[in-house]
Amino acid sequence: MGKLDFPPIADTTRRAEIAALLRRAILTGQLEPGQKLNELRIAEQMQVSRAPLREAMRELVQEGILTSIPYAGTFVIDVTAKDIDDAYSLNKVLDEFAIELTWPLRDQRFFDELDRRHEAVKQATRDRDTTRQIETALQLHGLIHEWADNSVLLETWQRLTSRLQMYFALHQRARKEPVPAEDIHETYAQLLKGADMGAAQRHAREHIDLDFEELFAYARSLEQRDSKGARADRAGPTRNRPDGS
Amino acid sequence: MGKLDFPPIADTTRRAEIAALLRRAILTGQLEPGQKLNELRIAEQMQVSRAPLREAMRELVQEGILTSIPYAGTFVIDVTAKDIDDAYSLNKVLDEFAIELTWPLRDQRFFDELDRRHEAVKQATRDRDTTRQIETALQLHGLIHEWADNSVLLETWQRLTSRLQMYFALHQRARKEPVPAEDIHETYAQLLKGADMGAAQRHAREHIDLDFEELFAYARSLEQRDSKGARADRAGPTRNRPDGS
DNA sequence: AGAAAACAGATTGTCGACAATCTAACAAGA
DNA sequence: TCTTGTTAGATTGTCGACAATCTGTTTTCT
Repeated sequence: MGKLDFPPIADTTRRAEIAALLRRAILTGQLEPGQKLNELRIAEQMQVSRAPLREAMRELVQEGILTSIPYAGTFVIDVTAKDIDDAYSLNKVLDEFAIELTWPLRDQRFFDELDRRHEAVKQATRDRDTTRQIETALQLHGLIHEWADNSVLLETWQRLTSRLQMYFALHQRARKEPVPAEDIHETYAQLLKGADMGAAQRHAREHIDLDFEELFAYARSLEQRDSKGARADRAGPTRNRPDGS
Repeated sequence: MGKLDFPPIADTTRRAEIAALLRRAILTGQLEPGQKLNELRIAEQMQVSRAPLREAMRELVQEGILTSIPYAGTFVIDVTAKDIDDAYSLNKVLDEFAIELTWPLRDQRFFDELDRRHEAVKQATRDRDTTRQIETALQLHGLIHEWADNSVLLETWQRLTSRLQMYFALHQRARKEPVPAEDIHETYAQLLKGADMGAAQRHAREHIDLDFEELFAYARSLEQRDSKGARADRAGPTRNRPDGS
């Protein structure tokens, strides 16, 4: 039988491409938290009009990585230690739920995909490509959410992931050093192949704790910096701030 | 001490008002699932241009109650039985988590607010105002999520709530009869005031099960109707369907 | 000098018009 | 008759210009 699954064709609207560009810039930390997005300037740089740009920004606002103040501007969300902590604790709950749903649905294709993603993380680690390392690690994590066959859960996790990715990128940028190179996902992958669901769930929690340990140090440093009022170097939501002059 | 909390002033952009109007129309079931939103027509009805309307629609797309197909149109999301089931099961998990977080934070203000919202449900029930009954019941449910002091959880729950409210409204519309009038929230409120957190969590599950029981019947009826292909009466995402002629 | 009012510059919000694309109906050919 | 190509109508996507609003500065008055 001539089975051949064609992939859906790409979205060919400027809006979608603009949104993707902005999203990537934010999640990789190229656009810093609190920074204001000047519509005119960005539109000129991207060679598009403001209409699709504004629509794309509206999407990112709802995605939770931008925040908009009418007649004042649209800003990259500010990252507080509490935000990171909140996202992290909810992530634990979702992971546990995802494992529970995925468990009876595991099959050979699942294991293959698990290995594939695990391999991608190891490859990025070997390449010392920290950005890609973050991306692939989150994709490995995401497998259980994709496999759980619960669209609402998946959607929720993806929203959460956006922020986590942003937090990790910021952390990595703040350190300006490569991320730990050991393979901390080996046990995780093994447990997902095993027979003890409870063990997998428990490890997911510990595993995440391990991953996030350094992130928390970064979060706490943020907390202290902010409380000292030493944020004049960042372009916060102070209205009408001249950008480059 | 002159303590006085001023409320934030209203968003005075057309975009925000349009989004609110559309959201309400969708969540109350006035706009049916699958229905296409004609930009020109709506813009004329609302007496605004398409720009703010389109931006508002982009927001609702990200909120998950609209879905957009480039160059084809924007449609109210289709409701399947699985969607309802997925949302419901995730809701249980979130509720359990919210109770856990809220538990140590309960104080007099919490109890007062709990009573206030509970009273609002009873009032709506007495008034036989089914739409408001749904709204207030969800607000009562939402208290633990607001109180949990986890912004990501709250945001997640609010997204979920949008859909639940839509599902309930559809269900209620399908029945064309008043919703059960008994006070099924009494035990819930009492347990939230008590000392046994586990009991509250367990009841939250059972309580929701009770609330959703009829909704599931509706969901299953949807499933059967769709599988029979008897959906010609609804305006599905068939492109370029003439609207009123 | 200090406070209030008016102004100027810049940016966001909105509008109306045009271009790109889709769908359905119709025509042409095998 | 069925398939393929063309066309017409309608709708969405995009653009450039104008209006509304905000912030910082200057001016005016006491």
